[in-house]
Order: sequence, then structure tokens, then C-alpha cells
Amino acid sequence: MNESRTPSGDLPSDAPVPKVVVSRLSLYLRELQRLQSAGQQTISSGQLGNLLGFSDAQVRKDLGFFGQFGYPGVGYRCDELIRAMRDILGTNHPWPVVMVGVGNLGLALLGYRGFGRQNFSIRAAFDADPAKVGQTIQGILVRPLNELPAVVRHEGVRLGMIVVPAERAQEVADRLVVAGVEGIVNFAPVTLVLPPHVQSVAVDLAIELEQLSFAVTNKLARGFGESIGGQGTLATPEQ
Amino acid sequence: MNESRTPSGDLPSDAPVPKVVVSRLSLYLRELQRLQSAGQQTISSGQLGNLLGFSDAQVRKDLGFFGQFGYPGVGYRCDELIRAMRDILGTNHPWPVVMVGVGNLGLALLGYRGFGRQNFSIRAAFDADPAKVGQTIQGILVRPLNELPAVVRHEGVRLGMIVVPAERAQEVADRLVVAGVEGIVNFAPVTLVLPPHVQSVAVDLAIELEQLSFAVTNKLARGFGESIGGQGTLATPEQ
DNA sequence: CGGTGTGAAAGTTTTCACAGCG
DNA sequence: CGCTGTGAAAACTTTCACACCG
Repeated sequence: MNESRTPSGDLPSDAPVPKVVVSRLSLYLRELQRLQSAGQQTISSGQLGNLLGFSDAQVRKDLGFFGQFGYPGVGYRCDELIRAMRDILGTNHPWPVVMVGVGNLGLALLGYRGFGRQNFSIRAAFDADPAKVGQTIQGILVRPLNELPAVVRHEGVRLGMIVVPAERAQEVADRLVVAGVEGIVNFAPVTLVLPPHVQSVAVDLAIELEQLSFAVTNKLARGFGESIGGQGTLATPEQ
Repeated sequence: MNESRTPSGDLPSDAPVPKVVVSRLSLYLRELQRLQSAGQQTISSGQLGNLLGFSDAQVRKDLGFFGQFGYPGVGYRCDELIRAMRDILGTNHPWPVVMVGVGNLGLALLGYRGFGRQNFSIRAAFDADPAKVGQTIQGILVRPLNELPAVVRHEGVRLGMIVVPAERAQEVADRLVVAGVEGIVNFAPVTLVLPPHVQSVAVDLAIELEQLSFAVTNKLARGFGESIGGQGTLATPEQ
């Protein structure tokens, strides 16, 4: 088996990894997978950076947080690097996910094929509306919220998605936390209050447009962006 | 009329505003709107920060990029600050938006009511699939892509959303750019190559989960997040 | 060569801490 | 007094530049 070149023993210390580095890791991985599908065997930090709008040094520094993966004079082997990144990000094993809220957006997410690509699978959907409970959508049965704890425990679910209206999001978050979920993607336009051991990522569609509105209005020719991919920002508000 | 306390004349210089500041601005605004609906008249930097997981100093510094909005000993008046932030972000005037791709997710976005809250309205939808063209969804007619330039010009559209599969995203982006769009929200899991005058924000749903997977796996108790809201990251890859 | 890994320098963002104001 | 606005310090992130490697 193709072993990573940096055994966990000599990871470059336990220096905390900046979250911006982790978000770029996801972009590197996405690009590497695309390159690999296209048949490319190796890639240099400069090439990878170019494709994403980063400098070569940044790519190398980012990878350097996790180990030594490259070959001087050659670059990185795509297959090795993909495997290493998936190990780091945790997507080399499956992640069962629960979703709460089966409205417009929830329905769309249930049908989204892209999650599987990174080993996520929505195992159960919940809704407070009795009219929705009992329906089967995309092969997934919509259940009442009181079944949440049992499903989470039984399926070993650690991640949840909140796709309910703003007013109900905090209450749903509380129930997910009580049920034992450790990470939440929140699509509701509110900031959740969560205990410190629960991680979250927020996606607010109106805010995405609002950021563009600012950027376009202020013609941030450069100084704003270089490349990037999705990710909301990780959150754990106190209080 | 309630005038902003900092006339454009004495804005704190043209120092480039870090994009992370702008992303927090959207969160401040969202929270302020919630507070205002709840009847709150004024708020201090400390209170606002607490609700979002930021320090009081950070809130004040962020606002300081744009002017002086507070009253010593009192805090900020919600109504004034909301107005000022909307002026800054550009959402005090309507933004017509076009959407390309009317699949699962596109349909859900067409029905999402949250955009209107910040003055965005989807004016037209496009799809390459002849079976979809001609349908009316949420009151919006689905048109063929060749009508894109005319609609953009005619409606004064500056922003677009890409909701097509990864393979077609770059081609659609090119057509949006040619049609004259200045900002793009990209839901496809690829990094777009865009000219420097076109801004973009990327939202990759699988990456959101992947970031959580890392955070949960590495139990980033703190050091990762504090609070946050949505936003992808602004992008303008070179090449 | 072409390319990695990495200290050290430069640049950026956050926090501190305090003068000043109503 | 309670809170803003803001320089100055601290912390963090990115870029530079170069030794080293195959």
C-alpha cells in the first residue's frame, strides 16, 4: 500500500494549523482530483498555485504544515498527494450526515450528487411539518424531529446540516447538539450559539451576493481576491 | 433624512479594506437587522461582538475603515448603522441578478426568499436544456442561453449565479463575462478563470462539509473559529 | 536543471490600552 | 461613568530567497 511519506510520528509539530490553510487544502484537493481524472501524474507547487491563483511558496508552506509530500526537481505525485490530503481532511472514510429541514433548499441538497464525491452521505432527513414526515425523497425517508437522537446514535452520525428558516435554526441546533452531533453546516441566516466542542460552518446565500455587491461597487480590481473556493467560515461563538 | 455621520469627504483614507473586514460587515448588518426587528435602538461594540463571537475592539476597528458611526458612552444607533452599512455594501439599491442552470439547486435558489431581504432579485433564469426552456418557475421564465446578452443589457444586470455542473461552469462564466456581468457567485465545484475586472465568490457545498470534517476530526476546540457567517471567498484568479 | 522545504523578512490583521467625549 | 476611535504592540500570514536534492 502506498504509504504517505511522512509517518504521523514526525508531523511538523503540533503547531495549530490556521483555518485559512485548511480551506486552501480543500481547493488543492479538488484541483488535484480534477487533474488526476485528466490523466496528470505529477504537479509542481507552481502549477497548482497557478491554477488556483496562489503563489508556489504558499502551496509549499501550506503542505508543509502537514508533512513532506514532494520530490525535489519533480513536484508532487497526484495520487500520493490526494491520498495524503484526504487523510488530513478526514474524507478517506465515510461520513454519515443528517439534514434538518426539507423545504426548497433542503430538497435540492438531498438531490445533490456532489457530496458523495468526498465521502459524505445524507442518511436521514427531518422536518417539523407533519405533512412532510413520512414522505420518501431521493430514497430518504423524512422523519419527525423526535427521532433525531436515535438516528444519530444508531448511525454514528457526527455532522448535521440545518436548512430551516432563521427563526427555528437555533432550536434545531440545540437539538442536534443534544443528540451528539459534533459539526454543523448552517444554511439559515443567523449566527448560532454553540458549545465550544461543536464546530460549525455557515453559508448565507444573501451574504454571498452582498459581498459581491461590495466588490463590484468598489471595483476591487485586485487587493480583494485571488483564487478561492467555497467554504463558509468555521465558527464556535461563545456565550 | 437621516444622514450618515461621515460624509464621503472624510472617509478614513482610501486604505484598501481587507476582505475579511467586509465579510464581517455582512454579519454585523445581519445581526443589526435582527436586533432592530426586536426593537433594540442602540448597541455597543461589545454587545454586537459578543453576539457574533468577535471582540469589541474588532468591531470598532472594522467600522473605523468606513467612518465614524458611534456615540461615546452610548454605542451605535441601530437604524443609522444599518443604513450606513447598506450604503457601504451597496444594498441600499436593488440588484437584478441572472441565474444560469435550473437543475435541483437552481430551482431551490429561484424559490429562496432570503435574497430579497438584501435587495437582490433574480430577474431571469437560463438553461441549455431545451426541455427546461420555456417553463415558468416561481414566476420566472427559463430562457435559452443565447438570450443572455440581451437580458443583461436590457435589465442592467451586473451579477450572475452559476448553478450548472462543473464541466459547464467555465463556459458559462465566459458567456456571463462577455455579456457584461461584473460579479459571479459560482456554485459549481471548480475554480473559474476570470478577467481581473470580474469579481467572484465561490460556494462549494462538499467543501463546506470537508472543512467540518477536518475540524471535527482534529477537535479544534478553539484556534479555529470564533463566530461567522456565510460568505465564500472573493476570487479573481489570474492566468 | 527544475523543483522542494524552510528559515528569515515583509506585510497584514488583531489585540491592547488609553485619551477623549457626552 | 460607559463607550468610541485610534495609535502602538503583538500575533499571525505571506513572500522571499536560498540550501539542498535527484
